[in-house]
Amino acid sequence: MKYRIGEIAKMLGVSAEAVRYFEKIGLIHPTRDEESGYRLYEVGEHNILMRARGYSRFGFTLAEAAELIANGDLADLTAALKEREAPLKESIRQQMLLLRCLKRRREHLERVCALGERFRVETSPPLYGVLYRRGYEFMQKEGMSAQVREWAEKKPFAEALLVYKKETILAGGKGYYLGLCMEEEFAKAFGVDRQAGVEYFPPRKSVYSLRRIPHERAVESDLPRSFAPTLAFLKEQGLKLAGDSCGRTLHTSKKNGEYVHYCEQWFPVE
Amino acid sequence: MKYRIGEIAKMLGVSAEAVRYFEKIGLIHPTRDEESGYRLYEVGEHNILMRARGYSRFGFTLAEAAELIANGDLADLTAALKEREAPLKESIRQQMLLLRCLKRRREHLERVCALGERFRVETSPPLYGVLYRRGYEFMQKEGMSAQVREWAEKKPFAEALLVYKKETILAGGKGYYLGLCMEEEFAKAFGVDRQAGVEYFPPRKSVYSLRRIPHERAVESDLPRSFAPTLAFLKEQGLKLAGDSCGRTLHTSKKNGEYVHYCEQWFPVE
DNA sequence: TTGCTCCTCACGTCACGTGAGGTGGC
DNA sequence: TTGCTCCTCACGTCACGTGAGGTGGC
Repeated sequence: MKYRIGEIAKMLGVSAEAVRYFEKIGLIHPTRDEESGYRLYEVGEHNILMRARGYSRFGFTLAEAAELIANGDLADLTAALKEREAPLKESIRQQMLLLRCLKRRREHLERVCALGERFRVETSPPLYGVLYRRGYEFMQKEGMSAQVREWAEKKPFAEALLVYKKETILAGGKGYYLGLCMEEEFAKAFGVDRQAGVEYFPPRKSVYSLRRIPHERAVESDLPRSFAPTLAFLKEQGLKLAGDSCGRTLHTSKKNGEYVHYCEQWFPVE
Repeated sequence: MKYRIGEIAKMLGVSAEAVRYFEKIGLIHPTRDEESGYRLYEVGEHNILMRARGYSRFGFTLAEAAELIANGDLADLTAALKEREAPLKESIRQQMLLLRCLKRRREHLERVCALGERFRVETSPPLYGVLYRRGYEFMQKEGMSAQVREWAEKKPFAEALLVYKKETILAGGKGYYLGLCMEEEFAKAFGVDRQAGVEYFPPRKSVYSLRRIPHERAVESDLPRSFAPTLAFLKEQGLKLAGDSCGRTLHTSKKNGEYVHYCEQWFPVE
């Protein structure tokens, strides 16, 4: 008994085009009906396609599956399966971390959006970070770009970090630093918490503010003005700035053709 | 300060070609050095690329990341992150099941390969299965192809099932059935254990045999011959065949241009 | 005749990688 | 001059999906 492509595709749960592709890469070699030119398949070919599908789900490419089926004995199969274990394990580890990160990020966004742009006093989260940019220029430190590259590869666990020095804030000055930071949990998971050159920002009683900073070019010139409400709030509450301020850029997007940065910032107080 | 493509690529940990691609899809719009034609980047563009990288790791395409950055506010970002949670969770669940399956399969292969083709008495594993093929033809049952399709999509958890009726074995006949089976753990995880039309093969005291069955065409004609050693072993041990035999095809590959099936079979005994 | 299935090309997807052949910068 | 960086095509990857335009089968 011979079957046409549609029947084979239906039994496999794939498209006829997919079955033609399996032929193209050499997994199967259906015969042809001389008159109609239709492809004709035997049950054995369905069998091979089932098997290849199973192997491809284990993470092999169809070419690798075809190779196992063409030339692999039980020992080859066993070895091939064993080789897939470590990458799959690692992928699961990464995805579990990613899910935690995704949830935390979303919950954090919901919390800060609900509270809006009002100031409030809270304890800042423990953060680890590296700085690589001062104002509009990359900083030139020994071996910096390798470290930044390493942290950049840890995105989205690594987030945009924004630091203002205490003196700058108080003096109404213009300097700021940009970098990458990680929450303590992830910094420890990736082992960057004890890396040389990494700064630790411990939890501190702080004034939290969420601001929309117009666009890149406006940051420096707007700095003194942007600090004014914060400084006013500190004064009103009888609080004193007690150190450098760190924060994260939660998102960046265009408004009326210009980039706007959604920045949260913790201003430590005594 | 303007930077060239190599510097930006290095800070991001990607290739220059990747940075050009980010421009092509409209994430960034570097200016050009009029004389050399070199692309020139500002730190803000590095910033955008970092952000896009983070979003793409969360599972967004670069186009989606670009859209979030071009038009998404904090609420859009929050909603987009939330939408990623369920698929990521599901992916983790699938991969954890897959890892268990991969390990079990590999360990089983190691065990049976170590013992080789000797007969032995053991308890068969509990299996759930559907039959869809008798000899060289698909069976025509009501709604069968939908069920087979469903099981085929569960590959590699679903494995090739081979069933011989007791009468066939004893009479030296030629019939056999092919289908898909799942180990109890996976059948329960996918909820197919209580599906209509699914057969249950309970654990039974059995004679286990691992055979290499030459090729598709040889199966039927070789059947009586292939059962002979098993029947001889049963007789020698004073055992009596007590029911239909089920088994799995562990692998299929070519030897000298012909397919060979590596089949394990449990012959239940009293 | 109608509706379905099948055929072959060719091009698209996603995020780039890989040459090929040529130029700028120190 | 040398070695490095950059440029623009164009084509490849992986497992197919999507038409376009045409034919076979009942």
